[in-house]
Amino acid sequence: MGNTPPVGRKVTLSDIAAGCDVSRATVSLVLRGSPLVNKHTRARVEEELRRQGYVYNRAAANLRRRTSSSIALVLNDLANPFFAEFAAGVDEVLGNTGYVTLLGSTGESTERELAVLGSLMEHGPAGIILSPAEGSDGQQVLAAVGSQTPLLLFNREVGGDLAACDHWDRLFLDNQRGARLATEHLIAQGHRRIAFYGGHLGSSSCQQRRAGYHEAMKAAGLSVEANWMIECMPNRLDAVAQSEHLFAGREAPTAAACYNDAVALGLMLGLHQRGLQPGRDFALTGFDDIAEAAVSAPPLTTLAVTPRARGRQAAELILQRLQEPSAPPRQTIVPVQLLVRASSCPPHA
Amino acid sequence: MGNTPPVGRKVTLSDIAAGCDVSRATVSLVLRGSPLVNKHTRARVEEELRRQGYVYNRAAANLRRRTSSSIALVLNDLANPFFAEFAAGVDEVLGNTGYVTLLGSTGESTERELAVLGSLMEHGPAGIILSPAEGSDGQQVLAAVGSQTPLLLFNREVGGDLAACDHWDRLFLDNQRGARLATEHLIAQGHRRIAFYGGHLGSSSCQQRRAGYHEAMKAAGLSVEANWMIECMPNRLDAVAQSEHLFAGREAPTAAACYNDAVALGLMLGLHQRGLQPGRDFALTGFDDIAEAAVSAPPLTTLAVTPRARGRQAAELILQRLQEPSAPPRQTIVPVQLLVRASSCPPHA
DNA sequence: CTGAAAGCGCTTACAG
DNA sequence: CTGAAAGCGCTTACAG
Repeated sequence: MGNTPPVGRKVTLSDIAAGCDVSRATVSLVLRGSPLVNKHTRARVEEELRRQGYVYNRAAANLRRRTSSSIALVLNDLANPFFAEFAAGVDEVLGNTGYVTLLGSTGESTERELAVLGSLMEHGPAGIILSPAEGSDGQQVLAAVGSQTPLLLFNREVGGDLAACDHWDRLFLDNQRGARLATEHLIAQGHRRIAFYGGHLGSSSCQQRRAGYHEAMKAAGLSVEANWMIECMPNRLDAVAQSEHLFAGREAPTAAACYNDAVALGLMLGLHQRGLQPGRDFALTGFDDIAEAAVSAPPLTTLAVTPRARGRQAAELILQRLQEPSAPPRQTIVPVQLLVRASSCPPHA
Repeated sequence: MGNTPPVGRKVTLSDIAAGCDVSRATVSLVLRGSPLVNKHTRARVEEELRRQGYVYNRAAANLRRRTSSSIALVLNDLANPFFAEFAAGVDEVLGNTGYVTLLGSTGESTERELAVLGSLMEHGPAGIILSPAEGSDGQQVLAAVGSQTPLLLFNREVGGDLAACDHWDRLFLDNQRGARLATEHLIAQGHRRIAFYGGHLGSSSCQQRRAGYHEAMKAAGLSVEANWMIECMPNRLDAVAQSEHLFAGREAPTAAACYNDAVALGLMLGLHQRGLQPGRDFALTGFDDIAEAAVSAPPLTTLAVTPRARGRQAAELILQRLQEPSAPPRQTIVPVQLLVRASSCPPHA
């Protein structure tokens, strides 16, 4: 009585059992809140748990019970505020549910993605939330994660043979509708020569946004010049670098629907460098509504996607899947909302 | 031969051993790359591992070996780009070293911080990287994490009795020097009435930055008015809201050293709302060099802290600590670098 | 070079 | 209501 186990070793169930003369089974029942155990015994055990500073070893319990208490969250770009907010939302819900988030960041590299998934799988996550890297292949991802662990695909589709991964749940933004809304808005402002700027054709979200753009242009009877469709990396830096191409042809556009906010902000810089003032000489829209969209000069018209709420939603979807492993796969398309700000001005006189 | 274990059950060492008629011990040796095992046997085992799609159960191995392969990363605000970049840096290094990152986000709540730490501890991380919530208490954190698990304190000091936690490693920015550099720069531009704007006195980093500011002001023989020292939440929104207080006194400042970039960007908005043009009518500096600092209008003079590199450094520090558990605690102060941009203009004529 | 046995810290039927 | 025993998937001395 009163003695603690040697320092440097963690306190285990056995230490507690020995400390208050009950069996390990009884301590385990107390820990798991079983009603089977006598009030008085429970009190003694709980006191001893406190006294020795017991820390539950969840890994051991998971091993015995063949359960898991972790969810893997694999993101193509954690440094992007959109995904950072998303991760915060995921972690918020998981934390409240007793799950721990295993984080993996792939830096938009498909090689690293496979390595990260392989490494995380060894920790036996109950489920996986994956925002795939650009060019990620469904077959390879499937090979890395196996078919036992539920996976929720977020934000973009993977490439390759989708039949093999049609059991995955999906959570996507309504990219096409978003880009259509933005383009329609530019058209309503009076623009006729409208570019679609940025993103990579390799990514499904870029294809969808371009489709929305084309839809709006077609519906308005507007034609699209080849040099109005510019690809660039979905970040600010490359957006600045490529912006000259917008003005390479005869018919320079007066507005651009941009792939995302980062690209739009980069384009603003590029416009400045050409002596054009965005929001006066040239109209543009973004996508994402990242924090800086509201405070750029001019403020950026964009599409709100509320990434934190998406994160919460993703966590809830994967938790639901754990409840009903055999329910049919669910594909959720999240509507996005157009926020009109000063950057989408009417054409300059 | 050729039969796979029933679907739905994971493949284990025993399945592999049975599949190629060796003992589990031998398979284990193959997995761990032991030179003891015969070339031919190794080849057979490796083929069988592939064939059955074996996935190593690291949790079980950790249990047996009494080791851990995870590091807990607990952040006060993951949605903040500074911490998101930091997390990406941490994960980059840990991923390359075979560790997995257990993510925890506290949303600047000390209550949640303790809950998150308690929950993560049950997963037995080898070490903890903690960027504490504002007002976090050292004793309570210590009680939550115990004294067995190495902890690296990042970004800010905890409160309370520090003697109890002087065995923790620390990685801090040189806040005082950074704020001094910014203030000296404003003075060199010709400003005399310089405010220190934003942050909470509860946070050690705010105190340090204020100290650097006072140091520069004192060295230049400049006095400081009470209404030049404004507290606000370290985000854009509250920075806008509080900005009127800067101009409440008789002696309005002509410049402000801001607590961080978010606050500086918020102040810019507040200035605009008063009809003042930042970078012409009022000079300001930030702290952090977040992505938007370079693209705000005007671009923001700030202090580069390279959060991603800090993340990598934090991961390396904690890994070193795991190598040498009994080395004396290390406190690392990271120098910061002043980036001069257009927002820190000379006083308006 | 390979195998039998014990054990990491837990949980869960099964007796009593 | 409580305890003895087996077992989750691995590793590690120890024999042979």
